[in-house]
Formats: sequence, C-alpha cells, structure tokens
Amino acid sequence: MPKISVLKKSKRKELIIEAAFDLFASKGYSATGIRDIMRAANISKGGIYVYFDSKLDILLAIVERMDAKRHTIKDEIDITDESEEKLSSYLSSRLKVFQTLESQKWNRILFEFWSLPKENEELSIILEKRKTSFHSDIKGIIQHGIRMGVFRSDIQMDLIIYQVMCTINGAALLSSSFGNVLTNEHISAAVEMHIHFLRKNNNV
Amino acid sequence: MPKISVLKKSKRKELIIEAAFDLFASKGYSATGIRDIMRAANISKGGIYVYFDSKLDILLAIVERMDAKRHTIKDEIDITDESEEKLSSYLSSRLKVFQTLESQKWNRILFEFWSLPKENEELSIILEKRKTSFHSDIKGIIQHGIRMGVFRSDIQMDLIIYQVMCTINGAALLSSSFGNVLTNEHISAAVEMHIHFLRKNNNV
Amino acid sequence: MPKISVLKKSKRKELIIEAAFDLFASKGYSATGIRDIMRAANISKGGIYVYFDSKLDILLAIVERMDAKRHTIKDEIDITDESEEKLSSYLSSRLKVFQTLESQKWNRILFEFWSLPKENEELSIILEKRKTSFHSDIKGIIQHGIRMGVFRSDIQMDLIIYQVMCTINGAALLSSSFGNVLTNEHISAAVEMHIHFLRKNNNV
Amino acid sequence: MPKISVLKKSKRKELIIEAAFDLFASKGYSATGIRDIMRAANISKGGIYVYFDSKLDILLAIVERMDAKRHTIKDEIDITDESEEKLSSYLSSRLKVFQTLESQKWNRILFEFWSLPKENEELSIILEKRKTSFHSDIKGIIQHGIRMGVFRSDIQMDLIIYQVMCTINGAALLSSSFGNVLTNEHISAAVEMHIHFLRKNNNV
DNA sequence: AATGAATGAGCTTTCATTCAT
DNA sequence: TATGAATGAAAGCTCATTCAT
Repeated sequence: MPKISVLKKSKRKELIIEAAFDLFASKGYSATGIRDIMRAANISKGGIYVYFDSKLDILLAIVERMDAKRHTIKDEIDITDESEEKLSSYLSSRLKVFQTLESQKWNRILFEFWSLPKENEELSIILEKRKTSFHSDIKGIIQHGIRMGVFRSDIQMDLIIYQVMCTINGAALLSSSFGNVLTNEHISAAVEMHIHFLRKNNNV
Repeated sequence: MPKISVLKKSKRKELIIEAAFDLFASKGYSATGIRDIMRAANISKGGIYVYFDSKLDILLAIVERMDAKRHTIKDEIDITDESEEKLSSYLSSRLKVFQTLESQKWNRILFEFWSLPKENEELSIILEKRKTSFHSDIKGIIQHGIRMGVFRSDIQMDLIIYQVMCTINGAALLSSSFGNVLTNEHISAAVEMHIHFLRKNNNV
Repeated sequence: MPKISVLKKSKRKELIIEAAFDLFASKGYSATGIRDIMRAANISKGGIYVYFDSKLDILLAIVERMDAKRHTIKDEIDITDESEEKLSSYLSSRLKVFQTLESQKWNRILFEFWSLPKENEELSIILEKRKTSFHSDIKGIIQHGIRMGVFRSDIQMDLIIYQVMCTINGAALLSSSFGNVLTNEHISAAVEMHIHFLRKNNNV
Repeated sequence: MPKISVLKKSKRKELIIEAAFDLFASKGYSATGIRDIMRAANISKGGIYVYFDSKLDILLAIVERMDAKRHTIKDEIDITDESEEKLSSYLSSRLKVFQTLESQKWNRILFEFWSLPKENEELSIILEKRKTSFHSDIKGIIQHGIRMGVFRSDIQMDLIIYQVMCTINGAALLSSSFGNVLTNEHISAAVEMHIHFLRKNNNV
C-alpha cells in the first residue's frame, strides 16, 4: 500500500477537511460515513482518527472555517461609512458570497443542521451565535442609517431586519439547495428594493 | 362488513402518517427510527410494513399530502381579480401559512430534503415539480399585473420572481427552523415592500 | 436461513446466557466478542440485542444467577444447629461446590472481575456485596460457636475469619484456575484443620 | 563508548518495564494500551517496539523478573534447618511478601493470567513451572519435617500441600485483589494453625 | 391484518503493529 | 535509535427490513 508520506501533516488534515466538506455538502453529514471520507481523502480508516477525534470533530473544523470567512466579510464592510451605501454594500456582499460554489456547499451543510434538532450542543451554540451576530450586524447598519437621517424612522426596526434576513436566507436556500443561480442582476434588484423601501423621502 | 375494515385500514395508515409527520418534523427524517414511529403510532414493527413498503414510502405519503394542501391555497387566491391585490393576497396568504404550526413542521421536513435532493429520485421529482409550479404561479400573477398596467414593465420578470421566492423561502426558514415568529406586521411590511417596488408610478 | 422459532423466547435467552457463560469462563469476558457468543448461541448479531442491551448486560445476568445459587447454599446450611458442625458443614459445603464444573467456570469469570479494576459500577457493587455477606456469614457461624462454648474465645475473630476466607478463596483459585482437582479428602482435611484450631480444649 | 549506549538502552527498557508493570497492575493487562505505556514511559509508540516485539513481550519480561525474585525468597529460607521452623519460616516469608505493594501489583497481574491461561503458550509454560516448583518446595519442607520426626506421618502428603497452597493463594487474592490488608497477626495465626495441625503429639 | 423475533449489512471507533523518515 | 503517521482488522452496537406465526 502506498504511503503518501510526502504530504505534510497539515496537508493531510486539509485533505480530510476538504473531502469531508464536499461529501457533507453533497450527501449530507449524517449520510456521509467515515468510510466515504476515508476513500475520498485516500486515507485509512484509522488514519482519520490521527487528525480528528470523531466525525463530529471534522464538522466542527469545517464550521470554524466558515465562521472565520464570515467575519472577514463583515470586517471588510465595516470600513464604508455612508449609510445607504453601507446597507447596499452589506447586502450585496452577503449575497455575492452565494455565487461561489464554496458558499453553496457551506449553506447545504448549514441547512442540514439548522433544520435538524440540536444534536450537538457545541454546534448549536456556534450556530446560535452566528444567527445573533447576523441579526445585530443588520440592526447596527440600519440604526446608523436612521441616525444619519437617510432612512425613514416611521418603520419598526424589527420588521425591516426580518425582511433583510428573509432575503438573505431565501437567497442562500435558492442558490445552494434549489440550484437557482444568483446573478449580479438579482443582487442589484434585491438591494434596490430594500433601499427603496427604507429611503426617507419616499412618497408612498 | 368490508367497508368497516377499509375504514379501519385507512385509519391505521392515517395514524402512522401523522405520527411520522410529527417525528420527522421534530427529530428529522434520518434521525427518526422505525421504532419511534411504531411506538408513536401504537403499532408493531411489522405492522407498519403492511401499509408502507419502507420508511421512505412514509415520507413520500407525507409529501403528497403537503402538495395537495398547497394547491388548495393557490386555488383560493386565483379567484381575486385586481392585479395589485392579487400579488398582495398571494404573498400574504403564502406567508400566513407559515404562522401555523403544521406548516412549520412541514417546512422542517422539506428543508431536510431540499438540502439533500439526490437521495431519492421520486422525491427529487416531486420537489422539482413544486418548485416549478411555485415559479409559474408567481410569474402568472406578475405578468397579469403588468398587462393590467398596474406594475411597471421596465423590470426583468426573472428578477422580481427571484425576489419573491427569496422572501417566501426565507420566511419559511426563519419561521420553521430559526424559531423567529412571523407576525402579521412582518407580513404586511414584506407585502408593502414588494408592491412598492413593483408599482408603476414610482419616482425612483 | 433457518429460523429456530420453535424455541420459545426464554429458551433463546437461556441459550445465549449459557453460550456466553461457557465462553466467558474459557476465553474470559473481555476476550469474548459478541460475534463469539452469536456463533455459539446460533443467533445473529442483532438477535442478541433483542434479549440483552449490551455485552455487560449478559454478564450481569450470569452474575445474578450465581448469586441466586449462592444464597441457596447458605440457606441449606443455616438449618443445622450444633456449632462445630455448623462450621464444618458451611466450610465443606462451600468447598464441595468447587468440585462442580459449573462452579469452576463461575469462579474463572469472577476472578477476572475481582482482579480487574472496577470497570462497571453495578458489577462492583454486586461483587462487593458478595464479599461482605461472605464475611458476615463466617462471622455469624464462629460467634455462635463461641457463644455455645465450643470454640475458644482467646482468638481474635478477625484472624480466624481471614483464615477461613483464605482457604475458601485459595481452594476456588486452585480448583478453577490451576486445575487442581479438589477431592473430598482435601475438603475433610481442611475442615479438620480449622475445627482443630478453633476447638476449646486444645492444649497449645 | 558502546558501554554507555548499552547502559542507556537497558535503562530505557527498564523504564518501559516499570511503567508497564504499574499499569498492568492497576488497569489490567488487556485494558492497558500501548499508548498508556508509551506515555508513562515517556517514549514514542514506535520506540517501544525497538525494545519489545509486542505488548505480550513486555508482560513476559515482567513475569521473568517476578520469577527471579521468587527464587531469591526460597533460597533464603532453605538455609534454616529445624523442621517446624522451616515450615513456619517458609509460610510466613511467603505471606509477608504479600504485605508489600510490589507483590500486590504482581499478584494482580498474575491473577489476570492465571484465570486466562490458554491465551499464550509461552506464558502458560512459565506459570505451570511456577506452580510445579511451588508444589515441590512445600513438599520438600514437609517431607523433611516428617523425616525429622516432628510432623505426624499419618496424614496424606498431598492433602497438607493442598492446604498450604490454599492458604498462600487465598492470602494473595485477599491482599492484592480484595483489598484485605494482611497483618502480622494474620500471618502468625495462619502459621500457628498449620503447625498445630501437623505437629506429632497432637491429641486429636 | 398484525406481531415481534430474527436478520445482517452497516455504523463509528479502537488499537497493536508497521514503516518511511 | 527514535519518531509518530498510517494501517486495517476487529470491536460493540444500530436499524430498516423480513417472515414464521
């Protein structure tokens, strides 16, 4: 049996994560067996347990990565200052992510766990945190817009946050699970609609 | 004599479907075992296989039912005539459904399978059909609005359909899996935003 | 595949216990696999789990039996009244048991768990109880003898109990694990020695 | 130069044996993993296999050592001459050993293998030898006592040997596995009882 | 129609051992 | 000599499904 000892330890771990990521995305976490990962990563059954304590541990490593990337996106957006642009840029950044294949895979994995009961506490906490920070991100942006006098203040904060979250989550679902490609035009239209609705001097 | 046993038979089947429906919604399809269903439906293990060929078969029966109900909703809406109202009523009807516990359960089940579509061909076809008819429903309503001269025509049909689907699916996800309660205010705001965006004499 | 459905449920359970008992005695508990038991009991892997929750559960069932039998022995002895005879009869009954093949098997299983660390709490408690009741049985008999004036009272109770326990446990070990056959002569000699040592008018 | 490395080598080996000895005694042989030994001996997994061919090989090395020590004990006793004292001193020496922590550890290891003798042939032979030499040691001492006219000759040799072995093995079991501390008083009582039984002018 | 004992492929995980470095 | 990543057989156990009753 050939031993790929040329690959460094970290490379091997990376390989397993990537293989598992693809499999979790396409077959689903619970339908993916350690055997599948082992075959895809070209490693023996026991070999996987050198790098990970359990199947769940592999998932957690994947989720950690997703989180790291998500933070990167938010940080990039935070630099912009003008309020209306801030929402536009936040929304379109978030949606643009869904155009990547990687994000589509991520979302598939996420949906499996969001829709399932809290099997694992650690995971539940991570996902709950994601949701909360998601919510507060949007809140912050919109509040800022209102304070700046660009957004109307006669609308309940909660309602608009809900709507933005609907759009983002809906787009995530459509692009990742339903196979509807999300084009730049779709994104622009979505952004336009939300801004339009929020803008102050809108004669309704 | 035979009529009673037929009735009894269908009652038993009904019982299994209902038990499975609750379990699939709360624990998830793959996490639900035949044992769980058997206990919940107060039937023996072998007894289930009198009415269903497999666990998947139970799911399929559930999905079929969901489809039947969905059509009912659409048919009710089709009666209204005036265009703007038509979209309002379609959208709010669709969203209102998500306020019911039953729909939340349905969505949980659906999401598990939307995110893992390739497992079973039969199921994939059903879900694909749902999506297509969903799409054409919205298309029809908006086209009608444009023809009526109430909706602006300078916008690409595809984009607005996508947006409506995002909102609906996002609301489904939020209400069923994320635990965000969908109030009438949320619905009104969502409807308002979409109508606002589509209305003809909107000075952008 | 032939189904031995003629055998009643309890018979099947009995079969598994007996197969496991023999295997645990000859190969040891931890060296015996579920697969070994399954083959010996002519049952499928899953079939064992119809009757027992785990491998440990099988062992516990065996230990329960042992306990039941042990109590029978003690109860039989309790009937005798005259003190010296009481110890003789207790000691020789206990030792005679070691002549049976079944007891030898039991002891082998016991020794594996007595010498091993407390892997399972439930088992530890059972074994600890056995030891305690063992100790108090002997104590009761000897105290009675002293009260009756047949045994000398100048000896420390603790020492004689320890000696009796040494002899019994040593005989158990020799007969079950070392293969030394325990004859009636051995038993008589052992009894004689202990009585001799305990008798009142012994000029030391 | 080579001498130092030989010394180092044996030190390493020593270290492994000691670590394994403690672990086998406390956790049991089969429950102790190579990982445990490796950590306790501060050596890498592969490193162990430089000095030992297998886990069993480590055990064999431990058993060999035990044997060496046992012979030392017997040799020390052989010097004494007067018969009654000879047995007293043999018995009490043997029992006194059980007061040491090291011997308790040894016994725990031994009991695990005495009760499962067929696993390894080499080990079986060693243990069988131990038993035989044990037997002949006692035989020699008692025969000598009879020849000297101190012990009665109306008793079957076999029976008394069996009894002595019972006491010794019983004490080993009680002290090492049952946690019953063996005091000097226990030992004296045991010796006294045996001598008492064997002495010539005993009016039974 | 209904039961539940029985099946066996499948699961994740462990572990003594090997071997390229 | 020493390392530890890699191996793969085997472990205990689960579960949808079958089938004699």
